Amino acid sequence: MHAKAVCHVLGHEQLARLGPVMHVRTLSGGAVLYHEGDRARGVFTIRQGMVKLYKLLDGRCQVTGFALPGDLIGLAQDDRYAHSVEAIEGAELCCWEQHRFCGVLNAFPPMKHAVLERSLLELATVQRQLLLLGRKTARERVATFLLQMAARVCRGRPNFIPLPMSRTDIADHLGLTVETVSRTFTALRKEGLIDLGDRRGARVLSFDGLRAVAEP
Amino acid sequence: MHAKAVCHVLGHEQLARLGPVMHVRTLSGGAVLYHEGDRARGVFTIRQGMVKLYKLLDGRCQVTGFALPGDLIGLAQDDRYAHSVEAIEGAELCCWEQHRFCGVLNAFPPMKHAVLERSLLELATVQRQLLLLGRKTARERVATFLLQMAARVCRGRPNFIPLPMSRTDIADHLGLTVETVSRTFTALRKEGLIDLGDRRGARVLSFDGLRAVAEP
DNA sequence: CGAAGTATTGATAGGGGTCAAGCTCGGTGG
DNA sequence: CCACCGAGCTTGACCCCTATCAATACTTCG
Repeated sequence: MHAKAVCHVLGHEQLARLGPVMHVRTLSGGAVLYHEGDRARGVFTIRQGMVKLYKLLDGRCQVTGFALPGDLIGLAQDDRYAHSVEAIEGAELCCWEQHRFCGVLNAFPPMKHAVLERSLLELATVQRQLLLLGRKTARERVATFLLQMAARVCRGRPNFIPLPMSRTDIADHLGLTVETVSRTFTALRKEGLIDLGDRRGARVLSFDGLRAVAEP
Repeated sequence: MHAKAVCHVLGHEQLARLGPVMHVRTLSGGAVLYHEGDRARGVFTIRQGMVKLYKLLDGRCQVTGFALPGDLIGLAQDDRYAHSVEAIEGAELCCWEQHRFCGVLNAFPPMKHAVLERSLLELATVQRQLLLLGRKTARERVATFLLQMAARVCRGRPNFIPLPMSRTDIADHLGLTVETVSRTFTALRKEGLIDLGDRRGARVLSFDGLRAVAEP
């Protein structure tokens, strides 16, 4: 939940009565916010930038998701974080102390409701990712990924998808290798579906074509 | 949330005042409870048996999970189910009418809290599955699956894992083919890690060995 | 401009998919 | 009771998609 959203639900006067429950923090690119298995002391919302959530297994990495401005991260069921978080580019976060945050949730039912809704949305997203990882080809994965990112971040220029994460991060998100991601990007470019002028972004030339590749 | 758990949180006298919010329903093996995309009218808890949750993509199938007695299914964020549900063996469910269930949640904060906790637990489980599908080998996937099932269902006989689902269901859960699942089971058997006397179950001969295969 | 990290491209190989053939076992009917 | 049948499971042979290994370009930054 974004701080603004929290304020919206609570109202500023109520929030003021709660005292200083939140503070802002900045992360530079590559900085780690917390590690999987750490005791969960804080909950965070993204204000600026992008972070990746990931799990490690003896050298192998699975990026479970990317968090963008407005996203809530760090909620844990068993007071241990279930994944690690690292900033992809400079990021700015709202930090909520864990049980203060829970206190707010308990004090304001609409907040708790909103958090539940978000968790269910997140669940649906992750389950779509299961289908991608379990059953889609490399081409389909990359095309799906581009469409997902387009849906999330393309405010303003509707064709341009910012891709601040590295090719390795994309590969680790899609269950592929860097080489396969790179080759697939090239293939989609040669087919005229995307333009890769900037390396940290892609311009979509045919959403229909991309959709056709993503879900045959 | 299991009906019993609901009763536990609410207390029977409170529940009685709510009127008939719940009824019981049985499904025979292979019966479909609902399809992905259907308008979400009900929420369900499993009383008996096992059901599979799955998503389809032009013939391909991804089983996102198996629900066991006590599990809550059918919560949707956008009033459309995010997956299909089919009974694996005869199953018995508690059915809650969707907005009645939400009414109960709103009336009893501890219930809503419990549902949030469950959703977060579910989220953590699914994210572990992302790591499995994105980064584990067939051997690791099968071994991990066996350990997961052992942790969930082995009350009583600690070594025996009931596997009421078909090999195809297991394959669709692990992002593999039936053949690979079968070959891998055979390999683990020949290595002395499991015994496959019954086809709808497995006896674990070495949990340590299985763990070593699951997470190298 | 040089160095180091990141991305692309090429050549090769292997893990798991595909296709096809037996095997098992529970159910059915003579 | 048992022969038969069919669905599900196992095993084998072969192949393909993607991983791996290696070399080359590009980009960023001191």
